[in-house]
Amino acid sequence: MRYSSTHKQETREKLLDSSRSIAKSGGFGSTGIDALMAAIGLTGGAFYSHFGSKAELFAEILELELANSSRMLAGTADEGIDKCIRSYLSSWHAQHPESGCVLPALGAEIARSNPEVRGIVERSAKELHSEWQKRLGNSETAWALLAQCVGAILLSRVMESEKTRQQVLASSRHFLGETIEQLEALRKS
Amino acid sequence: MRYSSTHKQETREKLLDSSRSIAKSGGFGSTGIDALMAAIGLTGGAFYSHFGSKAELFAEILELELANSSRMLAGTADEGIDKCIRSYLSSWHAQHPESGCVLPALGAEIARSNPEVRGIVERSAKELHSEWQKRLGNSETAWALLAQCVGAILLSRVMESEKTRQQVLASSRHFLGETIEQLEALRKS
DNA sequence: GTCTATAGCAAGATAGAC
DNA sequence: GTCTATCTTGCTATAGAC
Repeated sequence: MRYSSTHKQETREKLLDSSRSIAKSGGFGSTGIDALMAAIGLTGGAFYSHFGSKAELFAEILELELANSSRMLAGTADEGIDKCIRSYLSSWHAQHPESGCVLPALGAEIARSNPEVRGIVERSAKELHSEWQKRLGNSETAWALLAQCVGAILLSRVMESEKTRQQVLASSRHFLGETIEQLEALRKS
Repeated sequence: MRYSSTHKQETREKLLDSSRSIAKSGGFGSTGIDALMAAIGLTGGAFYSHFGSKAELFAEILELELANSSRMLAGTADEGIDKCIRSYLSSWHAQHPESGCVLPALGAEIARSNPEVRGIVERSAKELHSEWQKRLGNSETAWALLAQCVGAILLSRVMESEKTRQQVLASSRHFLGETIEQLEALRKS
């Protein structure tokens, strides 16, 4: 063979990395395999040396994405949830779906996908939830905060004017900031 | 002509009504014109007697949908926001995207659409926001609650197990219920 | 207004040359 | 492993008969 032993793995990783961004910014279903391969300098025919089908790629993308979103929202042990939320609800995040959380970008496509794909997503979402539950001391608040984060980014992105987009994000930031403050005050008392 | 004077308008309304549901449950971009027309017993060719393009249909669907979502969330003057939120965050709503709010279902497609479409959506969203602002006495809380409603339905729908879906919805219901209670207590004091 | 037929293009996937 | 070529299917949109 004319390719190095690590070539296949490298190509596969480049493809995954590139496809994740493209899918989040343009939608997965509406982006063709030719376009995904062209983005890494290859042609469509080579795709099937790496994945059995487009759906298989979707599942692998979601596995990576959810791990990434979890890291983004769970943050590190020493930084507070409030800081994670502020960075999640940033206007940079709203303006850059290609490098942001997969849920506002592809949530509806995931919802319409098969049970296997939703299983992957549910597993990761529950891990993130349990991390937040530990830190917030409350399971319901953890789900509610997650929902609000996802909803705020999505709601912000449907707006046309930059001003309204900012309002939506700032509102959720402030609202959640106060909520977390109250919770912390409650835990200390 | 062989058709009654009201026929065109009736067909157009049937098409809009049918297409709204199909788009919300299967996605707008991923549903072909033939399928939309077949759903009302016609063939694809007849579509262009009613709309100039598929994008035009999308814009009209959103106009109707947002008015509907607003009605759903704003409720009537005499019923409280808490009641609207409880019905929005019902498991029935999560399980029936075809007759539910357009934002969790098509939000990402709207975000990727043209400025005209997003303008339509923004206008309606702001109307709904101003209604909630009046009732809650707080602009930021109004946006935050809207974001959480949209996010909770979307987050619930990506889950595979019915149990987790219910947890997400119930969590937001309880969380928002308490938030509204606190706000009302605050306004009375 | 709706039909069939079709143009013109892009999709997912496969086959065989290199 | 990647290429080009191709099969089949689906798409948006148009043309012309009824």
